[in-house]
Amino acid sequence: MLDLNFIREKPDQLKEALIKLNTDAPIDEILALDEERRTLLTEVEALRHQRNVTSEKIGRMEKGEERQALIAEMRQVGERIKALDGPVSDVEELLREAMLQVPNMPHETVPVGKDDSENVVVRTEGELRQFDFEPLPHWDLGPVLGIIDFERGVKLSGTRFYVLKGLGARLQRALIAWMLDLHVNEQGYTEIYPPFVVKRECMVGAAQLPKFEANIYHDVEDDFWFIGTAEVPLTNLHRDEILDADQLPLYYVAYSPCFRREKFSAGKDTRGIKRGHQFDKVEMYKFATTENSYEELEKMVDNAEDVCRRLGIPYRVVQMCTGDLGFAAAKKYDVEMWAPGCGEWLEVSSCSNCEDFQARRANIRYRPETGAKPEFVHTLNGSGLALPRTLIAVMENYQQADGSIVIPEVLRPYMGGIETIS
RNA sequence: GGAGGGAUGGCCGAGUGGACUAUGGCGACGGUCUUGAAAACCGUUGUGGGGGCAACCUCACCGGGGGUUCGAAUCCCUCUCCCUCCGCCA
Repeated sequence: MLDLNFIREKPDQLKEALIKLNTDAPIDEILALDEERRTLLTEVEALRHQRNVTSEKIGRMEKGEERQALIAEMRQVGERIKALDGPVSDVEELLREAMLQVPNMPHETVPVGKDDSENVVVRTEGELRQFDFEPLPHWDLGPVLGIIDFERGVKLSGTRFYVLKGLGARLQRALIAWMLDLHVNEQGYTEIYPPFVVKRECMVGAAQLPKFEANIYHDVEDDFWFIGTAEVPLTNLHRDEILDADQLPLYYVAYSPCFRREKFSAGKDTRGIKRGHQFDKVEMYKFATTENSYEELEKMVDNAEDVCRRLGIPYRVVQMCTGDLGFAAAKKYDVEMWAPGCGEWLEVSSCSNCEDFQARRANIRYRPETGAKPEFVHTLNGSGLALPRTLIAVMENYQQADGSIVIPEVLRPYMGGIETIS
């Protein structure tokens, strides 16, 4: 959510930004509702003041005609207040709904572009492996090795589900455990095990709702919302709190399964395990002060890159242009691993600085110093990393001519010393 | 799932229809005293909205929502969460 004062004072600046973002938002509606709200408030608050003052006087008066007259008068005032209360809450609700539709503003360093074709490759690291045979895609490698079972996944749950089996399941578990240990032991993150279903307000706080409702699984009976990323519970960990400045920055990391309906990518990436309705992810998250959140973003991207480097897999870092920024981010980098079998760069991480956009929605503040007024924190999120795609990259980069897969050095302690899958 | 008890400010805790700004204590911050500190004493201490150049004025908030009343932390309805006991259970 943006600051209403900002929208009120600089609507043209916001409209310019919306053009760069290649999107739209009900700015004029917000301005009109804000105007109406303030007019109504002035009126109803004056009436309340009158009632407060007079009621207090009534309390101190002797019983009698004069007192009865005032009571009758205040009954009238009360009815006028009641008549205004409805419109006030209607306008406030409409204003809130409209405010939730407005995307975040891009940071000044974000390149302008219309869509993902204008994203900028910032750097490419690691040597692409030269194969003396034709590298296979994971959807061929997996079934042959008996570590991915597509048919039975579909039998159980339908399209976009698969089963990992034997050393395939073990390899994913090893990746998760190793990544968590890396973030916790060497990068300073605190491990969190969060709920995987949350209340509606958490989804609003993390900016998943109301805009992306069609993409979220929802249990109607208990009103539980299935998280599409651990970013959701991590954002809400400090919802409605005022943090001390000396606590910041806070670093959290959480493993979670992620559930996505994928309504917006029907028919895309249907082959393999690249895009499923359920996948695992290790997520990094930071609560930072307004001063250093951009330094923290660069550090977070490096934390994600570190996972790639240690796995020995070539990757590149891509900066999103304005047209591909998404709803909540002010600045965003993707980290993409090279997958030689399917022949594409796979997005394994997405690192964003949301500035105070989520913090306003979730009401997360900090006090810069004792006695100072609370300010909204800056929130950052980044995958560290998404599992199925990392699994793809490991399988395809470490495949051998005989169809076996060598386990990367760093994972072997997590695989009980196993060196190859064959 | 059944029965009972609760939810008040950063924390503890009083408050069953009207008084000044919701007692009091703890904590925190400022001050006096002191070479310095502690103790003692004095003072300050929530969040959000509206108006105003400003000092300031004003509205709302006692778990959430609704109701009664001239007036609600207080009375009524409802929901959520927590605690105790019973039942069930990985």
